Amino acid sequence: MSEAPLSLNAAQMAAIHHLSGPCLVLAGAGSGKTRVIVHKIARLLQTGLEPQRIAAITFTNKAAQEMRERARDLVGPQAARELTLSTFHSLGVRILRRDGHRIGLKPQFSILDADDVLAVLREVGGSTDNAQARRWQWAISLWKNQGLDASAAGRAAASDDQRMAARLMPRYQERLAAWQAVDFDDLIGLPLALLARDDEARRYWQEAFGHVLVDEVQDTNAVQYELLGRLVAAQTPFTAVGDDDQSIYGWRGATLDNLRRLSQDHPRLKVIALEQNYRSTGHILRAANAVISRNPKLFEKKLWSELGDGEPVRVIECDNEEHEAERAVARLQALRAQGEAPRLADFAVLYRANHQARAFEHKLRAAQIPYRVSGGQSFFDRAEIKDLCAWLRLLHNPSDDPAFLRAASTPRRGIGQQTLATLGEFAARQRCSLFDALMAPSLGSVVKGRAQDLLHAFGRELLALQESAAAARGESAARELLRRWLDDIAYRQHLQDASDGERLAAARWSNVTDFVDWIARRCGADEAAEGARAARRGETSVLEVAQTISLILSLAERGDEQDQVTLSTLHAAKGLEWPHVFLAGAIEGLLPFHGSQDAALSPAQVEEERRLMYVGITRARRSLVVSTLRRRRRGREVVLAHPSRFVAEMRLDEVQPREDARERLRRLREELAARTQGSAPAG
DNA sequence: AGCTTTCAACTTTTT
DNA sequence: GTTGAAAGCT
Repeated sequence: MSEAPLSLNAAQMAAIHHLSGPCLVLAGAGSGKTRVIVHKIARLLQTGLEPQRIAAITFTNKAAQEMRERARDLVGPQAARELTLSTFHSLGVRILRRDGHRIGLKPQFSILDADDVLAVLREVGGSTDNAQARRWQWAISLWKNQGLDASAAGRAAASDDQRMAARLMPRYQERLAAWQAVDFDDLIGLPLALLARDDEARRYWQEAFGHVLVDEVQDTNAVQYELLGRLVAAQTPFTAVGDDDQSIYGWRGATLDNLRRLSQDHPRLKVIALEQNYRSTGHILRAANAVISRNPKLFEKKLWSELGDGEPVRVIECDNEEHEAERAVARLQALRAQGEAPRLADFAVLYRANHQARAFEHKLRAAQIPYRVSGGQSFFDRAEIKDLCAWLRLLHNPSDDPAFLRAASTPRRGIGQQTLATLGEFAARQRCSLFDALMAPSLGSVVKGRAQDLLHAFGRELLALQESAAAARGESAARELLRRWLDDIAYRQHLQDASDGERLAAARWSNVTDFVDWIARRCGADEAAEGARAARRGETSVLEVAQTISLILSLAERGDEQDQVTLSTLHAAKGLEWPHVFLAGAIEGLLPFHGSQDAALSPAQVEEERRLMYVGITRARRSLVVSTLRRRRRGREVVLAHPSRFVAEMRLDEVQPREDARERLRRLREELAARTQGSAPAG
């Protein structure tokens, strides 16, 4: 946000200085939202509130990290470090690690990732069909996000898949409980249940925070809203920041009802709209406003800017994805030649679905232009990283069966499907975890000979590693331990054998070393790791860092120094901006997205897709190209494509009106107000 | 019994 | 271009 003003405008000031009661800040795209949050934090510190009693909650780790960096610039490293700045999910972890025992959860519980959950459902549901298991997973997750239990889910189920999912839900939950494991949704749901049920825990957490700020409220789901309600004591002031026009996570259970409920539940709620945009030129903003004006409004809000009209938005028509990628590369090269985009990082390609990245990756690689794909497969989703994560998870919770299965079979150590299946049956009969089964004296009755020896060797290896991981404290000790462990399990060799091609193996190994370094750094002093705060801010053991492993999903520090083009989904682009944006694949079926189902899109779906378009347009600062396709591939066949309805909705054909009188008046008023606050606007 | 190779199907968005 | 499940090989 380099073009943000040095001073704050009147609305921003009002938001920052309203400290006494509940506050809702409707922050339009590019209106200086993060700036307001950070300044408000600074203001709260000025009033004498201790940093750890200020909680700022975001949705992504990246946003939390960015917030902390911005805070550091304003309030200094000491205070910035002590702020309670976390995602909903990591706050949930913190609550459960401290108080989970009150609802029967051991402090060393594991967090299952999406793949683990899928595997559980496949097994519990007796299905090998991945797509079907994914539908079950999807349904269960959505129900949990809505706060429904198994019986309520049974009533809500509308299809055969959903009815099956509801039937599986209790068994799924049992399985998780037996492993002392939770899924992502439980990280919100269980803390809520805890705070609702347990007076003492509720008192503790309500007293913990003197002011709660929530970023992107429009993305909260019903359960998160309830959790906030429990967290904020009746007299605790809070600041909710969001934009109803940028609500794009309905599919994940987010609901705009929360914004509506906010004013009902808090009659004293002060609503402040930030409408001045400091990011985009007039042409871009008018296109954005024209599109979003088709949606029914929750709050009246219209963005305006002082940055001038700029370059008109361009729509281009391409033959297919390959052609589109070529045009994007050509566009980038033209901008660079004209000096419009001095850095590669000034340019981004945005698209609806991850697979669209492929064509762009190809053409960029052919042109030898460095790029990074965000919002695609995360670093932690890579097979090699998941292998290592499985081991780490196992260290702090040996009952974590999904981790056990993965660690026992990678690298190959002679323990195969048959042995594991036998062990699994035995464990099921004994009602214990795989690890406990392995240690059981009576195991010899079912697993004999070589297989038994190998299992025991694995168990011993694990216990030995566990012991040294608890002892390895501090960065260098951690690094040494992890390196030695990788040697012991011959992981590098495993990568060489498992990957085809020397280069691929090398790339994977470099991911592994990055990962080791990253863990080690987290063990060092002063790194303010989420799991190991407050109690001891000094050095952390590998075992302690391992506890939060499933939760930490982005490795933002990595490769950011390099100047590269960004390829990103529209979802992952929210909150970011670039001077030049290429919005790809603006065709019906893709944006708005329409799956293979025959059913027509519901108005609510179209509205959410429209908001996605709005988010895409408003990422651009100076230039925007929207591209459509004449043909697209679907499966094996090539089908005709039609321009997205949202292209017409931008009204690019209309004579663009100059800034109207009402808006000019408002702007002058704002400026005047800003001046009277004692600081003149820059420029 | 375990591991490796081949053949097939499928691709929205994420903590 | 990727992943997963069935068939052959050691």
